[in-house]
Amino acid sequence: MVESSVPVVVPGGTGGVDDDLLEGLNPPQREAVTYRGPALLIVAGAGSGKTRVLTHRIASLLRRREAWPSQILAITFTNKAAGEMRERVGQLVGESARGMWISTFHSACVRILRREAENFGFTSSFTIYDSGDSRALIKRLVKDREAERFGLSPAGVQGRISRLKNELTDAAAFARQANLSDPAERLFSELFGDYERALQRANAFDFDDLIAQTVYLFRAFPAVADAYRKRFRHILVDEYQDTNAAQYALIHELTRPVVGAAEAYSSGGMMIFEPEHAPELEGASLTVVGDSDQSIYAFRGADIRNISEFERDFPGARVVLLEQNYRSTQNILSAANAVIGHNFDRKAKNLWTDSGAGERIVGYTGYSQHDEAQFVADEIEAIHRSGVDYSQVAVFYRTNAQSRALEEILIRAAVPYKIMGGTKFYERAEIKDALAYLTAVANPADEMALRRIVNKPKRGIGDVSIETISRFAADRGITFREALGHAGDLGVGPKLQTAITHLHGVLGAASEIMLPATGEVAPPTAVADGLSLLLGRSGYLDALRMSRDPQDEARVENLDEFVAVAREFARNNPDGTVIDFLAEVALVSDADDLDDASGSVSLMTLHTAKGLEYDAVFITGVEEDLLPHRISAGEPGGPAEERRLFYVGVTRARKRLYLSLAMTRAQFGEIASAVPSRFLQEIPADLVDWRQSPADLVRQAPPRFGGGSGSRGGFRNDTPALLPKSTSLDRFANKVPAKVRDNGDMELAAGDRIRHDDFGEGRVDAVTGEGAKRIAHVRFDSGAAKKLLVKIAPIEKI
DNA sequence: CGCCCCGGGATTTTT
DNA sequence: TCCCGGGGCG
Repeated sequence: MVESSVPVVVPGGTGGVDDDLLEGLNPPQREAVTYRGPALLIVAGAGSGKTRVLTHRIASLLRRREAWPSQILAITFTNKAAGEMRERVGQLVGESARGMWISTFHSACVRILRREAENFGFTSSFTIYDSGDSRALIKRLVKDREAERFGLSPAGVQGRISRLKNELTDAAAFARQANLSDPAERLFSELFGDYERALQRANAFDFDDLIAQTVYLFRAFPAVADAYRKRFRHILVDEYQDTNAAQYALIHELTRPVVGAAEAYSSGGMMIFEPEHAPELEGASLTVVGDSDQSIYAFRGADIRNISEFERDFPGARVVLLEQNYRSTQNILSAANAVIGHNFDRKAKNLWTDSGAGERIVGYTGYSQHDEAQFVADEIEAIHRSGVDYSQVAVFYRTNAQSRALEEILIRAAVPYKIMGGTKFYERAEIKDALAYLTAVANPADEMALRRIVNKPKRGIGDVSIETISRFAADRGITFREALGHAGDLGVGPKLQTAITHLHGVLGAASEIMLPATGEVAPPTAVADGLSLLLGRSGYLDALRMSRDPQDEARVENLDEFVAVAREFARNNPDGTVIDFLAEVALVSDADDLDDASGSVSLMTLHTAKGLEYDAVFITGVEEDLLPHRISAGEPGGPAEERRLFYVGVTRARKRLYLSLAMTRAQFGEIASAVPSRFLQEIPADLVDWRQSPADLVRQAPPRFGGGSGSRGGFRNDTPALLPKSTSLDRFANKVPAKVRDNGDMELAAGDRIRHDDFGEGRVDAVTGEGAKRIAHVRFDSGAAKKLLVKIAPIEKI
């Protein structure tokens, strides 16, 4: 694409088989594809084509027969990224892409643990607790020990355990070094132990365990580890800046040389190198790709040092720097460079492009978050009319709560949008219930799952009865599930006995469908069929259908969709069991189904935005205390991480970038004034075209100014942080009515005149759409053209 | 046991 | 503002 005339020396190149893989790559990219050695660090700036480099590197290894597909392990952070990589490698090398492991850390570890579980006290049918499951469990444990009186909250305990696990500290190790004379410490230590034991009893792992236990496994059973070391000769890790200590340790274990000719270890039918007199085998070749400027997950244990000290960890490592950006305009890159340059203690890196300056960045300051949202909506409409597809537009924000105001306005402006992330499908209560039903069948040891569904729908089995069952099970040394089969011995009333027996029967029937006797193979439809049976015969669906809560209708639809997911799973995994299905569901994230946003504007948090790109990007709420977020201010490295987050957002934009903020923002139902983010001042002023700058508003606003209520910084050179007191701005704030009106029956046709609460009078040009989605195209007397959703727009006919 | 009302608390990001 | 949990009552 550029500099194609520069001759490139391919190290060790024989030419031929992979020439096309180097076509269109710049020199550093080519080196990243062709370098061969024990360790390679590719420092890939935003938009520098790292996925291309990574896929071409894998393809090159395969085409030159330097590796079999089965010798390649490529780790990504999301399943979506893994899928994309598999597909792109597939396009380059065809069928042989099939034998590779391209997956997330978590999925790869699940695969390993399933094979080896029997070696260390678990069974291979273990289930996976997501953070909600583990929170529920910890909550119960905290309650049992009355730990709240010592200031231990479930959330705090959960977070701390997670951090410890990510540092490979288990409960025993913690107890050894903890100050147990402090009662709170002692209690926490006990809770940690409780939690570990509860998981083990439930035959379950939480997210953090998946990594940590794999590391423990490798360390405790060197022969097992050697088998994987011999198998994986090329290990590639994407987003290396986001790895935590446990993941780092895992990579280290896998890339260790195999010492001595240990006898071959064969596990689960895995094909391994010939065992005969294996000589010492050097460690696998490791390639990591990352950008420390895009490290935004320190809060969950990612350690930026993993990448910044890579060369120290792997002496002799080659480092390749990719700085040429193929995504954004120079203006956008200059802004990004300037902002990130304010982080000290980083390796200098300068993104550049040869594609021209492009348009200036647009800034806008709203009076309120709704004013800001209106700007976003208007601007989206304007660029849409100029030919930009909605799917090429994204709106980012720091916190999920900010999406509400944007949604309200986008709905009214009839801009199609989709929220990425947010309340995830698999976190909806009804889906979690369905999952708990499946888990209750698949992993009878999991008492948490049974507790969750034992009274859903309502069967009259309350806390008291649950404890009765639990104690009964504990006394007899049987599982909770088995206890349900002894309803008559529980000492509960006849009504409850019937209910419990019925539930037990339903679970049993589902087990027969989904878990056939050993030797038999369940049909592919087993999971979906079993799920339907559970939801139907348990009365769960009926209860929702009988309800008059309109939300329950949506819940039924969600469950229908979930059954469809199970059928889809069967199509893709004909041999997949319930266990496999549950694992897959547990490990998919909201970031994984980002692409079904066709024809819609994408709304998401800045974190979710990582790895994506759009023609036009709006970053909203660029205010102090929001971006950077207030909570980060006190944390070491917090503000720097927030800056990286902002940097990630900026570098998502290809052609247009909008930065917006509001002078007032409703928080906890109160209206607070806001101060422009320091990040705005870090952008050279000539790059930004302020449609309405903060200074404009300060000048225009009514004269009762106050100080910036403890907020720091001023804005630009001329205006100190003068802020109107919130009382003087009341008339601007929250003009959107809280209650949605319903004009569903309003008759409207081209030619009608209407009055809009905000926009005044205008004439209807056309009405399109049907029913609740009827849209009026209105030209207002002010000259503005708007699309309005008739059903809810604040309009009346005149 | 379940429902309802009340008050308090909380609000970052997620494999 | 909204969500959750606790407590009281039917």
